[in-house]
Parts: sequence; C-alpha cells; structure tokens
Amino acid sequence: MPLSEHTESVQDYLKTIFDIQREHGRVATTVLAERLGNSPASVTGMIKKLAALNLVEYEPYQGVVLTPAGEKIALEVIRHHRLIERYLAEALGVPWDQVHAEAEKWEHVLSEDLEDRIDAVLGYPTTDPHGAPIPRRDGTMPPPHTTRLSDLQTGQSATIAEVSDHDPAMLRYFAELGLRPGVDVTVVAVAPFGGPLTVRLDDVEHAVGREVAGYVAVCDVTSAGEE
Amino acid sequence: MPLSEHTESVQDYLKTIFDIQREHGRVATTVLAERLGNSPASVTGMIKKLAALNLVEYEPYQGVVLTPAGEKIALEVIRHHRLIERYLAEALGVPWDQVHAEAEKWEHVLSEDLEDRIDAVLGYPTTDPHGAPIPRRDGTMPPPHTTRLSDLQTGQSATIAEVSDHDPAMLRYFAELGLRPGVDVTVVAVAPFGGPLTVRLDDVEHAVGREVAGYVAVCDVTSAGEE
DNA sequence: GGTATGATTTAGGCATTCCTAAAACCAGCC
DNA sequence: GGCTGGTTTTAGGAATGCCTAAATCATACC
Ligand SMILES: [Mn+2]
Ligand SMILES: [Mn+2]
Ligand SMILES: [Mn+2]
Ligand SMILES: [Mn+2]
Repeated sequence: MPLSEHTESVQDYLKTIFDIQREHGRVATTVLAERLGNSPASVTGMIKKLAALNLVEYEPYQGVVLTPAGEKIALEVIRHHRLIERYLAEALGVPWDQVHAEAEKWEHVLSEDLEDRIDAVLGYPTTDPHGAPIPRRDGTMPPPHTTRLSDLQTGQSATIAEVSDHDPAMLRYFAELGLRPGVDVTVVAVAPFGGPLTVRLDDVEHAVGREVAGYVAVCDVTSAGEE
Repeated sequence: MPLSEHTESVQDYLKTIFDIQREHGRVATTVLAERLGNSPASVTGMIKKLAALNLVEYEPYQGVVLTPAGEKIALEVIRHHRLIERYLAEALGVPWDQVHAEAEKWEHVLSEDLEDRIDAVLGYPTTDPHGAPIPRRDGTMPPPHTTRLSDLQTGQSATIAEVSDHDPAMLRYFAELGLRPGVDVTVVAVAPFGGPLTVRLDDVEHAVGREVAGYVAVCDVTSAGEE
C-alpha cells in the first residue's frame, strides 16, 4: 500500500493528526480543523472516512488517534516532506524559509525511487534544514526534543536542535540571528515577568522574546562551570 | 496568471492539445480523449470549460484550437515538464525511460522560483533528455524537427535530434542501441515493402523496424559522398 | 438526395472534498 | 440536577472531473 493509494487530502490529514498527537495526545476535531484551515464540519466528514479506512480510531465527540496503519502513512509523508526540504536547501540553494511551501506540494507526488535517489545524494541525512528528524525508511523516528530555549536558566548553555518551520518570517529572523540547528547558545540573562532572554550566539548577544524562544528546541544543556 | 491558477486537469488538457495541434492542426474530441485516456463525453465537458475560460476556441463538432492565452499556459507546463526531465536525468541519475512519469506529476507543483533555480543549475539547457526543445521563459520554442529516421535513403547520414518519450520500453531499446540525441547515424540499407532499416551507430550495425524508425527525428542530413 | 456510420454532444450519475447553518451533545457551574 | 457555552455532528449544497448510455450531428457514399 504505497502512498499514492491515498489522496493528497488524506495524506495531509494523517500528517497533521500525527503532529498534533505528538503534542496533545488524542486529536480533537476543532484543533485539526484549525491546523488544516478547514471547517470543523468538513473535518468530521473526513475523519469518518479515515476511520472507515482503518487509518484512525474515531470515537464520536472524543476525537481521533492514528492506527498503526495510519501512523505508517503519516511517517512516509513526513519522510518525503523533510527529505525534500533538505534536498531543496542543500542541492538547489532554496532559502530555509521557502523550502516548506515547496515540499508541501511535492511530497505528494514523489516516487519511492526518487525518494531513494535523493536520500543517497544527500548521504542519508537524519534531519531537515530546521533540525526536525527525518523518519527512517522502516517507519521509525527519534523522539522530539522536549527542552525549549525558553526553558533555560541564566548561565545555561545548549545546542540548538530544532526551530519551528511554519512561519517564514520567524525563520528569516532566526537566520539573521545565526540561530540554526547545531549552533551553540548561552543564556546571558532572563528578564522577569515573561520578558525577553538575552542569548549569546557566535559571541554576539541578542535579546529574544520569550514566546519566540518557545519555538526553538535545544539539546546538550550544561550549566555555567559544568564541563 | 501563474500556472497554479489552473487545475492539474486543465494544465494536462492544454499541454495535450498543444501537442496534437502541432501534428494535426485542429484538435478533434476523439483524438484528445484517446490521448488523455478519458471518454469523449468527458472531453466535451472539459472543452466547454476551457472555452469559457478563453483558453481554446471551440466550434461544436469541429474540435478546438488553443487561444494565445491557452498556448502560453501549455508552453509553461511543457517547460516545467522538460526542465524536470532534464534535471532528473542529469542531477539525480534517473534513467531516461523513467523521467517522464515523474515529471508528469511534478510539473504541476513546481514553483517559478524553483524552476529558475533548476534552469540555472543545469546551465540553461535547450533540450530535454529525449531531445525535445525546452520552451523558453518568454514562451517561444523552436519548431520541431520534421525529418524522421524512417525518411532517410540508403547511404544518407544524419544526427539523431529527438526520440519519442512516451513508451518506456522503446526508450530502453533505443538506449541499448546507443541511439540517443546528438549521436550520428548512417543508413546502410533500406529493405523494401516497409521492411527494416539497417543503420550504423557508433560503428555497429543494427536492423531497426520501419515503424520504430518513425519515432526518431533527425537533423543535419547528408548523402554519401557529400561534405 | 437519402442513408448509414462514426464522431460528438447531451443526459443523468457518482466520488471527492469542501462549505454554511442548524441541531445535538457534553461538561462545568450554580 | 438543570442550565449553558462551546464543541461536534448532521443536513443540505456546491464545484470539479470523471463515467455510461442515449441522443444527435456531419459527411461520405450509393
Ligand atoms: Mn501537503
Ligand atoms: Mn521542516
Ligand atoms: Mn501531468
Ligand atoms: Mn521528454
């Protein structure tokens, strides 16, 4: 049952359900509708179809959860998406704030053969340009990074793991700051009352809003003085 | 009015009408239906829609001709298609009998920005892997080659200009023969009663059916003894 | 000039996927 | 335990693009 057995709509629903499930567990109709930009009524309709295809478990009024079959397809679509983003950035020089839109369409028409060729040309990468993990061919994927830049305390250092890829303007802002996956960051100060963080990137200090810092995931956190 | 203003279906209709128009002039409903794999009734329906959009001139029972607006879109789709084929073959090593299927889908979701990047990476190519001309950005395209390999007489030589790309099995056959655009070919013998041609390619002689030779266009024809 | 034949269009339907408006449901609160 | 506000589903409909079967048309031939 290759990807092409399902419509673009079904693929996008499953991918989105997968994303929401990672954050919220069970997926409510309204949340899914909001994320997809469709009306809740439309989402109820499609959800019933997905349930009939055994791609989600649906409990009326209680939202949905992916079945193993649904999750498998979601991971295939996400693999396409992230491999394409990586390829566009690396091989064709597409700016990282534009790769998402292009991948959103191409992901649905990429053949398995071309997927493999792209994977090989890139040297079997494990993350997309925003640091998000690329699902493996066998349908496994590393767990997401749970620590956010906004969780760090004054004096702590970390490595940027992943940035949110849904707002192109925010991505351009991150690029200006030099804030990209793999770069080390140190929190110099944290303003009170939900105020900004002052962070050092490449020996330059920047003040970053608390909310924006919530869109950045980090790893390898160390406190001042630690190894 | 970018390509994306029109559905994939409309794009494929216009592209196919353009192709048929090159060969037959006015495009009959049945011919279009045959080429698209749709029923004639469906084609009549879509044709009316295209006429309402001013993309074709439609005379009931007399078929259609593209308007300038329709031709412009057709050429944009064909440009996408052929640039993609060239890119897949050159940058990703996709065999030339497989590029068509991949391009058929991707052509509809390629952004203008990515089109330009691909064009630049390839060094602004003028033909696809099968030798077909790539329409220019300004919507112009060189005329097709009209002389076919099957038109040559014994003793004549020529250069392969273009091969038909619609039958993957035939493309694999051509590849085996070393028959590809740019290669020189000499007709050693022509069998009577519509029989095969004996041709020399790379100093090796092959017998090729008359019908198959009709799917190969040539240029720079010279007769034996000529310069 | 009538007529058969094939090409084309019309008629009626179906599947997808979306919408708005109205009804039904569920949970938290008094 | 009933109200109520927000969530979710149902009802009814629209657009797109395809189908088959049944007219209808054009034209080439007798
Ligand atoms: Mn998508
Ligand atoms: Mn991404
Ligand atoms: Mn196509
Ligand atoms: Mn081609």
